[in-house]
Amino acid sequence: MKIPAVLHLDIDAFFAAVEETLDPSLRGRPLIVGGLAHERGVVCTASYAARRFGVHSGMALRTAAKKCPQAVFRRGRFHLYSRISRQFFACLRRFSPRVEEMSVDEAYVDVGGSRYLCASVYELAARIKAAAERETGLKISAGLGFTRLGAKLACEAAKPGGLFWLHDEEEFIAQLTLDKIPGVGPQTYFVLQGLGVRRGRELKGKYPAMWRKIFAGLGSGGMERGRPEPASRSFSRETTFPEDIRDQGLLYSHLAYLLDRLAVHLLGEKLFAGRVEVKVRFSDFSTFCQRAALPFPTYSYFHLWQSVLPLLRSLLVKKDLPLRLVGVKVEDLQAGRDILPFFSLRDEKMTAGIGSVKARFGFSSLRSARSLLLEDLYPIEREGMVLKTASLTK
DNA sequence: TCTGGGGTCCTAGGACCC
DNA sequence: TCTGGGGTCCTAGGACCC
Repeated sequence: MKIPAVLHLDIDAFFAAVEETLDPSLRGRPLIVGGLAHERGVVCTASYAARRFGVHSGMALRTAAKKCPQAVFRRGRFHLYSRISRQFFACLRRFSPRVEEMSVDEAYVDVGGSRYLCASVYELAARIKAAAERETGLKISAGLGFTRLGAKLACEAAKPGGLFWLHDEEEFIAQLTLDKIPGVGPQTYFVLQGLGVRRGRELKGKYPAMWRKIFAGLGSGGMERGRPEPASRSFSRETTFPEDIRDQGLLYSHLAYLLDRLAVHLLGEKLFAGRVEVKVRFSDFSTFCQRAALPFPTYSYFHLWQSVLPLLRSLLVKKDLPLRLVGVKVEDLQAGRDILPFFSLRDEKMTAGIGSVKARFGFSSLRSARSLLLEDLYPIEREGMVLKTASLTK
């Protein structure tokens, strides 16, 4: 008999559930985490009580407030969630050495190798789920399958809070409408509908090659042995302004702030960036990015800033509209470099020094002059750092 | 009704080289 | 004057996920 080998677990309405455990008066009430009702932003997580009003994640906060005026709105407390998330994964790793973290609240566990811990794999899955629920204090849904896709779909079917074993994956997927398949988004679904294909069965019959392509990644086999931990490929920081801005000083200082955060993160991860990208979104929601390879891989705030400036300038002339968002991303991350250009050492040492001060006294203890809106005092192409003695002396 | 922030992966076209 | 084909690198943009 074929034995299911993949378990998918997903914490139910994670952020909202954490807020409920910390404030029991919220239990059973419609709760929306992501921002306040009047703010510019979207719903991160809606409690099941809020979902009954048609609120779902990704919905604009103001829309959610209209649909469910009695809802409680909370901004997220993400450091808290990530602490519980770490407990969740630590618990899973006690049962299997092969755990794949898919997001803060979602994981695949290879239970094939651990099945002798229990009389049956189903029993083992139930034990893992119960342990994770006990240790996090949260409700968890779980799905058992022969493949990741099967396990994921089983978990979907188990929500909220259940455990489901999908015995016949092929048949289940054949009757499913394709928008329920992970990886088939609105665009693809729209195109498929145009081709007269709505369910798995029709796709398999009419376009077997496309069917195979969709399942190439998710559907094939269980969890491979020796799959390397995926390394980070990029880091980004971006901000949507509360109101669209035209003020260039504000824009440049905010970009400096975002870049400052990225440089600290790179330093903490001991990675060099090979490429940098700037992103802007205008008030009409049109979005543009511009990226460029760096002259040499670096984590230096100063070097990154030199490369970022011309990118931002060429983006700003795309449209004569106020800006809604600015963001910056570093890519092509690498752990080391073949050749260390000697002229880069000084700025990198400075970034590292600044980083250690920030690590000890907090991110805001040292800020780039530009990010403090003091750009009048400094030449535009050159950055200075300002010591905020008030934060250092406490 | 207005649309976050953090990611991954893929494709297409142009530049450049042989 | 007309000019192939293949490979690689780079950038822009988009689909998708949580």
